[in-house]
Amino acid sequence: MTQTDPSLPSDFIRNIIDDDIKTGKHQGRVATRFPPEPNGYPHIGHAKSICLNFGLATQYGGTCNLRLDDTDPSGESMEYVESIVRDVKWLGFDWEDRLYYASDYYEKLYQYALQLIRKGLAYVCDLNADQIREYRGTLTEPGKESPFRNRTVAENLDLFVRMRAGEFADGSRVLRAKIDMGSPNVTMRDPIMYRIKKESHYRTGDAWCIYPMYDFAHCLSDYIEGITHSICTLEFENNRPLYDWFLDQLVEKPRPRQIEFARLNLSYTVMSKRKLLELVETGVVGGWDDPQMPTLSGMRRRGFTPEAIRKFCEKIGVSKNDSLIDMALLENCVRDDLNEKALRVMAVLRPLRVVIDNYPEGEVEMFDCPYHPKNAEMGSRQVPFSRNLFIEREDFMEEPPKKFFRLAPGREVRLRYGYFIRCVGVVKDPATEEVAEVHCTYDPQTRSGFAPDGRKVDATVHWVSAPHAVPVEVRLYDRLFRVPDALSEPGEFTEYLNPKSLEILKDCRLEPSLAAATPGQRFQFERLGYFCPDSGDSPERTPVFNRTVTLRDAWAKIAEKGR
RNA sequence: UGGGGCGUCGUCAAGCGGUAAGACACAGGAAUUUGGAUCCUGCAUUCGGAGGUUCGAAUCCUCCCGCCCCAGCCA
Repeated sequence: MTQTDPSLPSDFIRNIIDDDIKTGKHQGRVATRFPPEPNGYPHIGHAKSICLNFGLATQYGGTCNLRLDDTDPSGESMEYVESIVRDVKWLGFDWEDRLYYASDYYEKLYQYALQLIRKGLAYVCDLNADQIREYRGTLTEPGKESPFRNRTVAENLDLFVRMRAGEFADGSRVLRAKIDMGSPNVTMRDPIMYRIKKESHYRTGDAWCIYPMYDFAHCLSDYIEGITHSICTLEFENNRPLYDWFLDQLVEKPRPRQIEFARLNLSYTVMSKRKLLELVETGVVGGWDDPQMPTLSGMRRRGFTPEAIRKFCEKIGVSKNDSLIDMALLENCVRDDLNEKALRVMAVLRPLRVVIDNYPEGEVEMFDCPYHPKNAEMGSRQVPFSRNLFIEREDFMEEPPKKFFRLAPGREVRLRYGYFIRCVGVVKDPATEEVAEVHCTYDPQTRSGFAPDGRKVDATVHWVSAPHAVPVEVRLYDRLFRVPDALSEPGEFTEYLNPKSLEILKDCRLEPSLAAATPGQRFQFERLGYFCPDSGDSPERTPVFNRTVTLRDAWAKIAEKGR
C-alpha cells in the first residue's frame, strides 16, 4: 500500500507529480504557472487555481510563474493586469521576478509558426469566417478540406509574412495548422493559429496586426517558460491533443504536460465572467468590488481574509468531478479565521432605548472590556455606561415565546460586561403601538457580572451607552441568490437574486472605541457577526461598516422551527 | 446517432484488489458573562445500475443509465 502523509492533501494531480518525480521526468523539477487573461477581475474560482498552482510549487520546492495570457487585444487592459497582480499578492503568493506576458513571446511564436509552415504543417487559408465554419463540419459529420490547404511552402511563407506586414484586411486570411479535417475531435480540424486583427494591444500597441490563438500560444508559452505541469480547467480537455500536437512538431522533450481539473462552482452565487459583468452593467451590484460579488476584490471589501480563502481552497480539494461547493463551507472558513483575529466590540444595529430608572442621571462609569474572550494579549478598551442605553430591538419582547431567554417585562438579564437589569415597564409610541422605550432597574451588586446571592440570568445582551454611541451606517450582506444554483433554474438567473443580499441600516450605534476604526481592521460585533469598515465609498464623516458574515445563530434556528 | 470526460453520505472528497478517511452541513448533549467559540456523541453494511472474474471488488472486465464539455478568426 502507498504510505502517504495524511497531513498533506492527496489528489490526482499530486499523484501524477509524485509519479513524475519517481520516474525522473524533468529531473524531479516542478514548474507551474497561473495564466489568466487580463480581461476581467479575478474571482474565487481563480483563487482555486492560484492556490493550486502556487501551492504545488511550494510543496514540491518548485516555482510558479504569473503569466498574463494576453493573446487577444479586444477586452484586455492594464487595469485588469493590475487587479490580477494585486489580488494574487493579497492572497499571499509570490512569483518573485517571474511575471510574464504571452505578448512578450509574440516574436518567438511567430518564428515557431514559420517553422511549422516550412515543415508543410501550416497554411494560409483565404476562407472567410462563415466558410471556415461550414468546412469544419459538425459534431457528427467530418469537415471538408479547404481549397487553400495545399498551397506550397513558399506561397504560405510569402502570404504569412505579408499578413504580419499588414497587407491584408481583418478576417481575410488566417494561418491554420494542417492536421485532419476528418478528426472526430473538432479541435483538430485544421485549427486556426493566427488571425488578422488591426487592433491596438494594451502592451504591444500597433506593433502587431496578427495575433496567435490560445491553442498555439499556450503550449509554446509553457514550453518557453520551462513549465512541467500545465494545469487548466476541464473544458480544455478537448484541446489537449492539439496542445501536444504543436509541441510534438516543434520542440524537444521533455515537454510540459497539460492536466485538467474541475473549475469551482459555489452555491448561491455565479462564477462566469459574462454573468458577473451583466450584474455590474445592469447595476444589480455597485461594481466588480461590490461586497456581494464573488470577486476577490469584492470579498476583500466584504472583510474576507486571504487566510480564510486559502483554507477554503485547500478544503475543497481538487478533482475532475463537476461540483457545486456549499457556500456554508466558505462561510465556515471565514468565521473560523475571524474568530481568532477579530476584536470583540459592541454595536447595536436596530436600537431600542433603555432607561435605567434607578441609575443616577448624569453619572458615567467606564467598564474595562477585553477585546477577545480567549486571548488576553489582544488587550481591552474602556466602554462607558450610563442611565440611557440602547439594546438590540430583537433582544426585547413584550410577550416572549417559549425558549426566548432575553429581556421581557419582569425579567432579568445581564448586560455584557456589566450589571444585571430587570425590565419594569415599557413605553409605547401612541401612534404605532410599538415599544419605544423599555424601563429597567439595575442591581448595583452585580457590577462583576455575577450576583452575590448566586442568582442566575438566562441571557447576556450587548448594549451601548446612548449619549456616547457613534452613529453609523451598516450594510448587511447576505447571499447573492435565494437558490443554491440559479443557473440550473428555469428562466433568467437574475430572477433568483436574493432581495435581501444587501440591507442598509442607517441608524446603528457603536461603542465609542469604534470611532477610530480603519479599513483593514476586522471586528466581531458581539452576538451579531463579523464586520469591517468599508474601504469603498464610505464618506469621511459617516463611517460605513460591512457585515462580512453572521455568527452561527442557534436562536434563529429555534425561532425558525417555532414558526 | 461523433469525440472527450465524470458518477463514493445532503455538499465536497480520500480510496489505486484485502473488507468505506476527513471536512462542511445536520441532529443530540456538556460547559458557557457572545443562544458565538470550545468539547463530546450520532450520521454510507455500502460506492449510478445489472451481470461477471476472484477466497476477497468502490477498486479488474462487460453491458446499461445519468450528467458535463467540444462545431469563436474567445480563453
